[in-house]
Amino acid sequence: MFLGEYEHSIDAKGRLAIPARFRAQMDRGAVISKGMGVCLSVYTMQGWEEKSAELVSGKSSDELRDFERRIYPSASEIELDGQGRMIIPAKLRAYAELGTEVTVAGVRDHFEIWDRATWQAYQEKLEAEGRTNPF
Amino acid sequence: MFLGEYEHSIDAKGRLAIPARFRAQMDRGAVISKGMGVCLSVYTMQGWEEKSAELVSGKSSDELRDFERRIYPSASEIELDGQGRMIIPAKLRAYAELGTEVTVAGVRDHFEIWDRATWQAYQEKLEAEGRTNPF
DNA sequence: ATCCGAGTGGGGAAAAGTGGGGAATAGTGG
DNA sequence: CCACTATTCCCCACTTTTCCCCACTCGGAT
Repeated sequence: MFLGEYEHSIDAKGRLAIPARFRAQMDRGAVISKGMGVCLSVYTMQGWEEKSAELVSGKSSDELRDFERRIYPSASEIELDGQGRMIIPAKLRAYAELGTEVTVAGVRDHFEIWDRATWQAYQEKLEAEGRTNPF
Repeated sequence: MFLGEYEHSIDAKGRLAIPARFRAQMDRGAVISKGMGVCLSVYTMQGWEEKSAELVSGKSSDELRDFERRIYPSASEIELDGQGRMIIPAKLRAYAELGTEVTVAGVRDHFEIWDRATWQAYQEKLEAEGRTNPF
């Protein structure tokens, strides 16, 4: 399970350190893709396979073809270097408008990468909707 | 079941000793998250899974996405050191405005961590509302 | 009085996050 | 086919945080 919120930075070479607590779950590979909203989503290989299988089920073959052509080209398999960092593909980095300061947020079955300012604005919006913490 | 009220302190390294009577219930892991009000809540792993599963059920996919992005990033899995202490993530400590003196209160299925002054003010407010002890 | 467990404090090793040099690789144009 | 460039990859290095262990104190129980 991915939990917590981490403030990391992308260095001059486009590398991002993955929070150490997330790494153990990624040892069998992981996939990064465009997320819902202005962010990127990272799934474990297993989680990605389950999620994509769920999303393609019940689609007609025409819908399916368009869907697959949209989803898979924008995704990328990722590996970590010796320091636990990944390189974010330039296209994805532009999509999520990531500067050098980003927030990495665990969301149960995956984690998301946000530009820090975008994330803060999003969280403030959610708070402004007046929802109190349920725990 | 978590019962009782304990006055503990957070040391210079951000560590908080868990009341000894709570430790046995946490041996299969625990989760800390923002609580209702200016406090933090700690659930056993099992309690957390049950509670979060219950909260996400019956939501539309849009609501669900916002909700998950609120609750999971604001939580963290915790472990105890050899002395039965946990480290409180800095973000959560700031959220609950915890100084060095805190109160730990058992609340049936979880326990809560309050800054001691905040806790006293809250208890006095409850008393001022004239609620008598039901036992 | 002594023992033992609980809460507290702190030193030192290990790991995490960050930055950068330099070789290998892939793509581009002649 | 070869040279040039840009990118990727693999190390090494530094700083800060985290983790593990040892030690002290204070009460209650034996």
